[in-house]
Amino acid sequence: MTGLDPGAAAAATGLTLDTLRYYEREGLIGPIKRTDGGRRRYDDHDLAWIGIITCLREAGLGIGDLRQFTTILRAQPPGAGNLVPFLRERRAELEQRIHRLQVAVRVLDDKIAYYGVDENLPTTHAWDAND
Amino acid sequence: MTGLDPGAAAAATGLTLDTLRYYEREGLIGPIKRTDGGRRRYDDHDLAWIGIITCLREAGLGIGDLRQFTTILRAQPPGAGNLVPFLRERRAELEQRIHRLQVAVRVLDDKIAYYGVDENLPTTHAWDAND
DNA sequence: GCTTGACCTGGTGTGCGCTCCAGGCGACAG
DNA sequence: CTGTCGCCTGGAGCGCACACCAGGTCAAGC
Repeated sequence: MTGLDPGAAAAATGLTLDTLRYYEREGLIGPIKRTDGGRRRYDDHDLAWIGIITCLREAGLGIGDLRQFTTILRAQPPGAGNLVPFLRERRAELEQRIHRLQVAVRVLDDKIAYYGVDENLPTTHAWDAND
Repeated sequence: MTGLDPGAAAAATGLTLDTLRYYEREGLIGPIKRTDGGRRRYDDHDLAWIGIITCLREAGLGIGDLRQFTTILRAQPPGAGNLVPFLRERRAELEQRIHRLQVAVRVLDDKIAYYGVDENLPTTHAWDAND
């Protein structure tokens, strides 16, 4: 039969069987087609969609956001009304996160510059854990 | 007496009283000095350090990482051996996160471009929630 | 002295995102 | 036919990062 069995799908996506089932229960993917015996078969389309979901999940979007994302993209007509605003909001959140990360990287760089040389060169270093 | 009381410190840092106490229990901050009566007083130095911790926390570093960060920075000598490697590792993790976020932003941009126009212009759009 | 409100400690509860488990079924090898 | 392995479902458990609560203490105002 065509498509991948759950084990192969897990290997292909990098998710666990439990996570694949969990995402399906939560409406992030599927429902995945079944064999006559009731076993899941993941086709190319499923795998591609799981790739998108995984990518967004890794970026920190929550299960709720992803469910909404999936739901809206599947509505008739696809993108009924609030899709683009929703996407723009998520995008803005991600940009915010990127910004916070960049600030944190600068903080670490500052510490690295302060401690990472043999002499303590002047830096923009402003605080220390001690005095 | 000098310093801020817990309510003022919470207001100044944007954290809750519970979170301030939690961070202290977990060794991320303090121990905060106390008044004779046993109430905490946060001085400027405490607040500055809380600012750093909050910044890194917002970037997604875990409590364990931050405890280690705090612990190592306080060791004698400060930065005993493994500080800079530790900082570089965290930094690399943050860069990875930034990258993942940027990939996710591109995915969203792709969907926005696909659904955000009246005509469906050609895009690099590759998948859809339906077929 | 008394009230009132902010703060104390220790412990329990919560939401998220999985993860694990038990008991049972499908499918293929021999 | 039988064994074995992978997959099924429903439900319980877990780690993280707090949030909440009870019962008591401190301190400023009247």
